[in-house]
Amino acid sequence: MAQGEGAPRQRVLAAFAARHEARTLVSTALGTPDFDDLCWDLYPRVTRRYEADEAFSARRTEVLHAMEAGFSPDLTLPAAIASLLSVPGAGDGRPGSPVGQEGEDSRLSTPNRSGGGSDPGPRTPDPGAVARVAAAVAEANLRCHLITMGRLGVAYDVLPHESDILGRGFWKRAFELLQDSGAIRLETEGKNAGCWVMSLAESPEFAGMADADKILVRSNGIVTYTGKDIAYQLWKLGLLRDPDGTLHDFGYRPFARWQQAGPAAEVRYGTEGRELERTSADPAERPAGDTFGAGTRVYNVIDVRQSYPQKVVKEAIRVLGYPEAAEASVHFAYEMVALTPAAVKRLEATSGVSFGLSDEDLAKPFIEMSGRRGIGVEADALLATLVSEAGRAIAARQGEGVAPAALGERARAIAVGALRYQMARQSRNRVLAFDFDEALAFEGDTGPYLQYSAVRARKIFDKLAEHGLAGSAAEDAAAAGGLELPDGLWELVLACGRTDEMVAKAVSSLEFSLLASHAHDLAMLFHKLYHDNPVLHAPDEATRVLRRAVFRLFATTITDILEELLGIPVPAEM
RNA sequence: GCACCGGUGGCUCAAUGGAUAGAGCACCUGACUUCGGAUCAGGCGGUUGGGGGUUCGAGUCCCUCCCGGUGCGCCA
Repeated sequence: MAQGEGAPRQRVLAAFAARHEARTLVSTALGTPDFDDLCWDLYPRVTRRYEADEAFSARRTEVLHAMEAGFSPDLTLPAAIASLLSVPGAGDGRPGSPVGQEGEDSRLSTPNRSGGGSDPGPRTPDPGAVARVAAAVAEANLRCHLITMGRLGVAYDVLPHESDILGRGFWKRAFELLQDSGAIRLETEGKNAGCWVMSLAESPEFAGMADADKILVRSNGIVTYTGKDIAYQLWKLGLLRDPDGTLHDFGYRPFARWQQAGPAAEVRYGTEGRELERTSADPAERPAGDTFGAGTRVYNVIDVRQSYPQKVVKEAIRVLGYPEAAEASVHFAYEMVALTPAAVKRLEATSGVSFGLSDEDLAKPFIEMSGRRGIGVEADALLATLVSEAGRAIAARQGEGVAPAALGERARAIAVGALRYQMARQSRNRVLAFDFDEALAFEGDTGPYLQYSAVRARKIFDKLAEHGLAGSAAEDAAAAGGLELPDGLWELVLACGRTDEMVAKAVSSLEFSLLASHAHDLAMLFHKLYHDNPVLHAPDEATRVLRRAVFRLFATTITDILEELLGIPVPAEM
């Protein structure tokens, strides 16, 4: 598409507008290049040009300012694009420009791989229009993100927008509260002259710091991210009130609807089902029935590298006079996911692009991902590979007789199980060095091992039902009550009985690897017993009832842990 | 420099202060004509980074040193 006349930038803008209008900017199909893939490809190229081209770099500042300033709510995307297109010579049209042409592609266009020229073209003509386009780009990426997470069975209730924290006056009120409490002061001299800072010197948490002052408002009057985060945290805790007690809240507007068939099933976006809200700056817009914010306990699930700003936020809540709320503000920190050097080399080999890493970098135990440098694994691409590998494994075991629809669903379940278990099995404060071979493993200590145990257990009951021997939980309990359990079976019962305790421990320690490892323990015990404890072909009725009772307990326990707690779907067959 | 997190078999990871430090991968040897072999049984491989201390008992707690990572923006 977009093979019309005109300079590259004009073609891209026109194509963007057309596809936005046709609602084809974002795809719901796994494995096809999508809008976020395009951005992923473009980001490192644009970054390289920033580094190589000072004049081009200046444009970034202009665009960021335009985005900060925002745009009129009346400005539609077509109008914004029309405004940008009307600027004479809005594209430089030379082959060296960062966005070039390479023919048909399912995306907007394929970026040119060659480096850039030095003329950045005309200055940003219409900041409002630029901000409007930026908002559309952000929303398209957000929708891609939602679909990706939906594939993993993750749904959302509300999407708070940072711009609305300012737009709704949250920061304005938080700033007043901070001033009234004496928590911040305006610096009149020194390197922070003209800034509003929060002093952390008196807090033991920050003792020993070279500079114990955190700037919340810059000398140019613009609030920092941490400042906005304090206002946001006050809203989360229901502490953002006017002097008359009126609670501050966002406006809310429907963003999408979604459905999910079961606890670990894929989340699908469409026109039916539960509503996903986004915030708005207009308090007159109210959600249908849900309320948000004003929590008694707040978990901020953020990378461990945000520990320092998160501490500042917590400290701000405390000095504002809410020590209990500060204690109820929990930073659920997790270590980063990085790449093994082998994974990096594989990515370079696959993409044909060199990341330009030094030998020193490649000698490290892991390499940090970087969107700017294009170093990373795209979740959808990984999932697509997992699905195809799982499908292949199913076909190898079951022959070609599996209906394509059933095979697709089972392969998805196995792929999601493999991915989610790999993420869950490791404690959260250890760097997860991503390795392709490990991620694609389906045997051993993996998600599919756990899924297989659940599938196998259920198969026992399918077979029993065929012979009219399925029984019921109540019958088993009654019959097994007076019988003595052999050690192995008893061990499995005990382990199942420890589940509540393990859940409580996982919650109190915020360590969900405990659940993963508990599930693995259960599956391992079951698999060991499976061979020597046939149920259908049990030597006598009493033995059969005993085994049936224990395996029934296992089947329900493992399925609950996998689907309800770990979000790992249990497929019908594998 | 200060702060936080890691250091456990060749590799990737477990282990509320408590039993002989457990799993998986890799390597080697095996397994039911029966509910599915993505499984199971067995073997090989560890002075838990070094040193000191507390304790009846330390991978785990304290001190110290070494190695690796991250954070300490008028970025978000």
